[in-house]
Amino acid sequence: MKPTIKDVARHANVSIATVSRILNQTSVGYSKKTEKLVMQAIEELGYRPNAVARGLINNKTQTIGVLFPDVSGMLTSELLYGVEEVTHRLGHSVIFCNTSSSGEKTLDYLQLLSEKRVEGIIFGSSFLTDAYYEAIAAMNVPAVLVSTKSQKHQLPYVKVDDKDAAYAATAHLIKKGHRRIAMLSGNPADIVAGKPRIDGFKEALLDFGLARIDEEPLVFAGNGFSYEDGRDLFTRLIKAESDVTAVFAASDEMAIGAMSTAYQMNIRVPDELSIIGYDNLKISEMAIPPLTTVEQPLRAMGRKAAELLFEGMETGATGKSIIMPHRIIERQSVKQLV
Amino acid sequence: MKPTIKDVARHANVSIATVSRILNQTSVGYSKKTEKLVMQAIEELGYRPNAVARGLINNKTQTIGVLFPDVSGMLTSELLYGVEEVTHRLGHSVIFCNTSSSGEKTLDYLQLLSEKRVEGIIFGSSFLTDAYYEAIAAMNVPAVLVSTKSQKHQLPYVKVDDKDAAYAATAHLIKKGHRRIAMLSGNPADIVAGKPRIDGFKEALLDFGLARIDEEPLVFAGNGFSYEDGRDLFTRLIKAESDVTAVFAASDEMAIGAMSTAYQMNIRVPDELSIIGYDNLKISEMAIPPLTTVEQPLRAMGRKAAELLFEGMETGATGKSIIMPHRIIERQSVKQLV
DNA sequence: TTGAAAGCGATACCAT
DNA sequence: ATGGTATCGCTTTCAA
Repeated sequence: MKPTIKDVARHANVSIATVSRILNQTSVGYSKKTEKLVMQAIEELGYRPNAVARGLINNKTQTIGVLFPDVSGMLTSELLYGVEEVTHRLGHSVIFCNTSSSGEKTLDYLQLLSEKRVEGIIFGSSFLTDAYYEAIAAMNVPAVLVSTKSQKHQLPYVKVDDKDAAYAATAHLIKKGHRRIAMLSGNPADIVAGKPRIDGFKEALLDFGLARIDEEPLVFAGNGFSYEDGRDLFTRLIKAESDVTAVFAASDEMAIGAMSTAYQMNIRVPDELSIIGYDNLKISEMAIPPLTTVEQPLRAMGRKAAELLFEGMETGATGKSIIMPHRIIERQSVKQLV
Repeated sequence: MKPTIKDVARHANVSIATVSRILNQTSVGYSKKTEKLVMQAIEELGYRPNAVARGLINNKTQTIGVLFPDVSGMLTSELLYGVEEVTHRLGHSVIFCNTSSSGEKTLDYLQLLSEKRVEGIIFGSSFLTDAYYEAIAAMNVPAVLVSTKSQKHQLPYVKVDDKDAAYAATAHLIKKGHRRIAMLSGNPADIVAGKPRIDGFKEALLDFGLARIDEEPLVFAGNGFSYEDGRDLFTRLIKAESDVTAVFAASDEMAIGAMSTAYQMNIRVPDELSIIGYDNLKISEMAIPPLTTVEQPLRAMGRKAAELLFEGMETGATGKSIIMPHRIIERQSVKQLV
């Protein structure tokens, strides 16, 4: 078995109280001499304090729970990276929960995290259902949303303003001289990342006087934001419209899907068709041609979410939300029209 | 404060011992009637057992530690996905540790995991230094390596055979009619993923009678396996050799880097030059053209590693290692030469 | 079937 | 400066 504080005390001929004081660096309460003695005993025994026991008495586990729908997604993993960074810096650890977008698994995890007495929750990238919210609220620890938000439930979030970002992407296309622009979007029923981006797209068209009175804006909507969705939607777009000169894809993966399909159709990007993405994932710079896109500062968002959470853990107050800045990353998939 | 077992006991007019029995479903020791009573109290109070207290008395935390150098890497995140999958299925949780390839942070984490009394360790994708090994050994819990191995230290691992896989990739190129083949490799000093792949490449050349007596095989070695490395190495390759018809890149990212650079140099893939990658990351199917590559079953590897670990945690025996199968995924970046 | 009590490994208060 | 001890929330003998 692992040595306990008792073993150390015995070994150093002092009481466990003294060992504890030294362990916790409570400055006063022991002499330099006994300190050395105890440290030596610790060394010899290879003693490591038991965080579980500590957690019990202090009622603090120095652990937070982090839930994401899919780690293997490049967006999620960047967020996680940021979260872990500050969590570790602040001396806490993260229990990682991959929910696989399953309601059951999410609830299951929330329960688990409650029992493990995590001190905070970061919930990322998916819709916060009532059941999730109830479960989180019941835990009575701070929580923050990242890359998502909830209209209904009052939880602080950190994300980019999707509508603004989509507006910026569309405006970029317009400023480059494009007039006939289509959008490849996620699900319009998706209140978090679907509709707002569509709204931003439409609003830009309107503001720049590109919305025709006689027709709906060209948005091709799918269910998700995947590469496959991009392919499908792009195929539909090409079948339906022939005079489009630029497309705004609601995610980088969709944009890559569109580019891939365009390539197979012998449509040259950006010469014949311009494409702008959304996210600025690593793949966007790896694309051929490198993808112009609107950046979400994912790692920074992860970091900020963690910082917000720790703030809440200290003050007890439920913090404010944070809108992170988006930014157009100009690469080579958008052509300047004369 | 959260209700404790005491509160439940009081609320139900029974002893905490009885509550505990019911909580743990120790079948016998209580009547149907009191069970209902207790369950009702639990419900009313919203009681959740405290896993910390449980962990203390049972000396079991139901959590494992998982260390990876970089979650945001697509390879790592797939492994993590697999690990989490079975860990959760088996009722445990994972404390996720992103080491950022820093020795200090790794050691720091190992210490932390030791204090948090995790029941097992999964160490992924990086070189196991002596210091890491010592730290792990000192924890006295099972550990398994994934996507890496150690010659020096005796820890079970799960990975594909890099040499065999590299051999297969090279052989594929040869079977497609290529004779003049170059390799873009990682660091030859990297005993885990660098040298073995180079060896596999060379051996295939030899076996198929393609190694010229008067010259070294064409391997262009860098330091890592990144997109940038791929670009740099490919540039060097093109400057040095003009008659190569195919290249084997030691990672998909490198392959994409090479393809990107080739595109800019106006070298057409696969018409003028064939490229095969290694890993089968998601990006490989998104590439233009879709990348032929040798697959590592990453999620399955993650799963297997976790299974192995849990086996070790139950039996106490340090398990065997597992070589996972690799497989050529044929897509469109390799041309059949006549 | 049920309860009292010891103990898991720490912390912190109260004495000395 | 140091030690004794109650306590954290739970599990598990041992008695009743």
